[in-house]
Amino acid sequence: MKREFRLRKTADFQRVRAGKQSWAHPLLVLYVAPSDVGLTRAGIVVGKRVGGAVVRNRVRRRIREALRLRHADLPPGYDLVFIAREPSARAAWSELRAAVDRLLRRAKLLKQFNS
RNA sequence: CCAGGAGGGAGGGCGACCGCUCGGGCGAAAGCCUGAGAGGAAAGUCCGGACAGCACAGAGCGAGGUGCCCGGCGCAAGCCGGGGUCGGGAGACCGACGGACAGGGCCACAGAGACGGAGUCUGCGCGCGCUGCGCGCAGGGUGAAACGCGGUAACCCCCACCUGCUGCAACCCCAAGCAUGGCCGUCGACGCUGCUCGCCGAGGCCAGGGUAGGGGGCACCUGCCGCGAGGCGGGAAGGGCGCCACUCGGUGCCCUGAGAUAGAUGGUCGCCUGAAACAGAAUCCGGCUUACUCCCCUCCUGGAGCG
RNA sequence: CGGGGUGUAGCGCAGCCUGGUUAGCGCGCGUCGUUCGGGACGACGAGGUCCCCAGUUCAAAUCUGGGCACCCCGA
Repeated sequence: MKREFRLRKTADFQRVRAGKQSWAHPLLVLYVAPSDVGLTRAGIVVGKRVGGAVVRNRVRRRIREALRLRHADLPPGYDLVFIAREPSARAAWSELRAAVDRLLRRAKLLKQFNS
């Protein structure tokens, strides 16, 4: 996922999380807010409770990869913030990918897919 | 062969598909091609240095750190070599180290008594003004320790050596310009009013924090080949292992350099035998400590077997 | 990344600097009393790896070193 599709600034994260549009899953939480930039931008938050630096990096990279596989199917103009919960450290790749898909569908950003 | 001790090495490889950051080439652009891309501990942040800002005549005090002896490197911590004492082990080997006649403080409970002045019980001996007292010797009991000028400096302290304070979120620069301040041949209102002037508001110009934004700090120099990134060499710097000198040092070989900024170095598989553990750079370098895997090498100790 | 702090009973804290006495206080908990019953009150009582591992010392919650967890501050 290239830099222009990422959320970069603290103000962006605060705006999306203040929008109160959120969906929860045992592994992840998704916040969504419309943006005036005509792109789908995303940020990933992995707190210290999830684990050490190696674990946090792995979780973030897996979420980013799962999101990258769906990026082309998402309608532009929205900012997303994914927050990893503690069990995501022990989740397998397939579970994490399913969680991302499920949250995107529930947020009505992704239509039914037969993946 | 088994058990153990010391030191050192290694910390996955190959392939497929899809990706990320930085650099380079081509291109008007989208993009395409191409080079490089985490560790031995990157960790904990326990120390030191470089670097930066501030402070600073010199000296002293305070505060902090280190501590057997000799030698080497280093400002110092620390590391290396040799030696010593004590403790552990059958051994190889491992662990701990200044000073208690410079001074002060503390030593609960038990005990007569915890250290300067006293003094318990029993026995023996001697003396006397003899139901006892005094002196001397030995022993018992309490306690970690009992008169032995005890123990405690990981209590203050003494001795020797060292140290300014704060830290890359340091610090420097840039554009925008808010708070605020200054100036004005401008306009309006008010005060005395004839002007000057004072004052308030608007306007213009200038300066301009802090925060937020961007950049630097931030990764050495150079010859050849290549369009270039880069590759192969050379040099400097730092580190490791040697050799010669042992006062400055000289010299040979080897290793190292990625540069993100909501933060790249990956995701999913297949094979290698069944690839496993601890774990992710954030200014850089060195030391210490802690975490940990499948193995490999060298030397040594003890035991068993065979010749 | 850098700097600083805190871990003691179910909860909130004291004790640590200056080592020793029984590890204490409030709330909570249990039993009994009081009341027709409850609350309040009174009496008695239970409950502690003093975060963990080493070391110094006769003796460690306290001193020293090393870990672990949590919290705060700095552009």
